[in-house]
Amino acid sequence: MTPPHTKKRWIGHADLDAFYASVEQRDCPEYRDQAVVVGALPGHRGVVAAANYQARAFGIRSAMPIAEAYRRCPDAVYLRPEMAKYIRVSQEIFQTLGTLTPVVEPVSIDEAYLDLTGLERLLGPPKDIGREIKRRIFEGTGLRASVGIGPNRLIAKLASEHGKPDGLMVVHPDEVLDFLAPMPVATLRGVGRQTQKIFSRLGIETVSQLRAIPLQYLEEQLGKKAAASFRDQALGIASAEVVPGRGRKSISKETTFEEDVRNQDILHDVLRGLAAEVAATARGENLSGSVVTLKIRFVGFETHTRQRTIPVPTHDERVILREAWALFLRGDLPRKPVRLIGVGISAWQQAESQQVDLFDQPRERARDQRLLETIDRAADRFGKGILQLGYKRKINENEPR
DNA sequence: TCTGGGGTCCTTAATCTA
DNA sequence: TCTGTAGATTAAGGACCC
Repeated sequence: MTPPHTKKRWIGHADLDAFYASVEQRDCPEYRDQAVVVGALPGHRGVVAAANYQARAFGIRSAMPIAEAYRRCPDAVYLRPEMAKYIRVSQEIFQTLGTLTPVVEPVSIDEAYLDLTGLERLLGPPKDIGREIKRRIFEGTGLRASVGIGPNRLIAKLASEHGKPDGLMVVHPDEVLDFLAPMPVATLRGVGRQTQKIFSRLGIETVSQLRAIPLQYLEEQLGKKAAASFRDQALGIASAEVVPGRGRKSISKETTFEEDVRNQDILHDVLRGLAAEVAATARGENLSGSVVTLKIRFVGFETHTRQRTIPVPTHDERVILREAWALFLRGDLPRKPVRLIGVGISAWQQAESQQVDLFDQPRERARDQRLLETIDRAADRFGKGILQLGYKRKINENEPR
């Protein structure tokens, strides 16, 4: 798989260091020299969302149960996240990045890809561009970011991780293979606990060892898609496309109870609140979804989802609640105390303007025209029945996903 | 250890449809 | 009209990411 373009690109990846914890530290100078843990409060259900580097010195990591974090460092400052504040700061950062290049793709609240191709004429070599990114973020928000720059997204991302915290690393195209070779396979995208287990079983620890494994063998162990992805990554092959403003695909809200709940009135009330929040977000973004998903986690962490496609897309909390509750009552879920309940919507109604755009493009229109002509010709030869089938398939291919 | 919340993408199986 | 079939769609679960 070679990228479709041959033009040399410079892709940047900017990543804020211990984002939530850094924002809190910035806003409360008295935390300056302390371990800061943002997440659940000790004594409650929950995990660490972010820990600053002082806290990490005690072995505290993201996603660690808060009880474990407390055991490791009872003296740390424990704070609940203030999402609204972090979103504000995040928007400031993306705005700042937008002053460097219009091609900024936010990937989460605290990181973004940037297409830096062509900026060399204005700002100098990639290293200087990286310094400029860091400087602007710091001057704008008082926060430190790690920046990685490379010929594609994968290398940029790994380079920014490599330098953390407050790092800056540029990997030139001819350095890519050597940069990747000694890395643990776990640093590749998509390698979590399960995949790591498989790699361990196969005796693969580093990227260079992964490169030596025949593709067919990898496919047998991991499936075709994953094998191809890891093979490509091991060779430093990845997309260099930076797509500003990728739309979201779903909106959901969920909550974990402090104690497991059996009472259906309580579950229904909580679900109503969650449905209202989902609906409000959807209305705020002018989205209507035609799939409603209910998520339930029972005692013992047993998790189920149930979904239903509704005929008319909605952002109405009454409809979302009604559908979610119907899924709950459907009778195919265990009757056990509930630990978590959540609801979401997805599968947006096709926006009219988008559909027009698609068929307005000359190539699409020409293809559509050819399709119709083919159908007409075939209609003469075979009659109508087969044709509807063929037409439908073709149209499906043309539809955006 | 005892596991949040909000997402994306992938795989697999069941079901629908022509 | 019946039957088998391929491909599309839907549903559920799991892995992963931040």
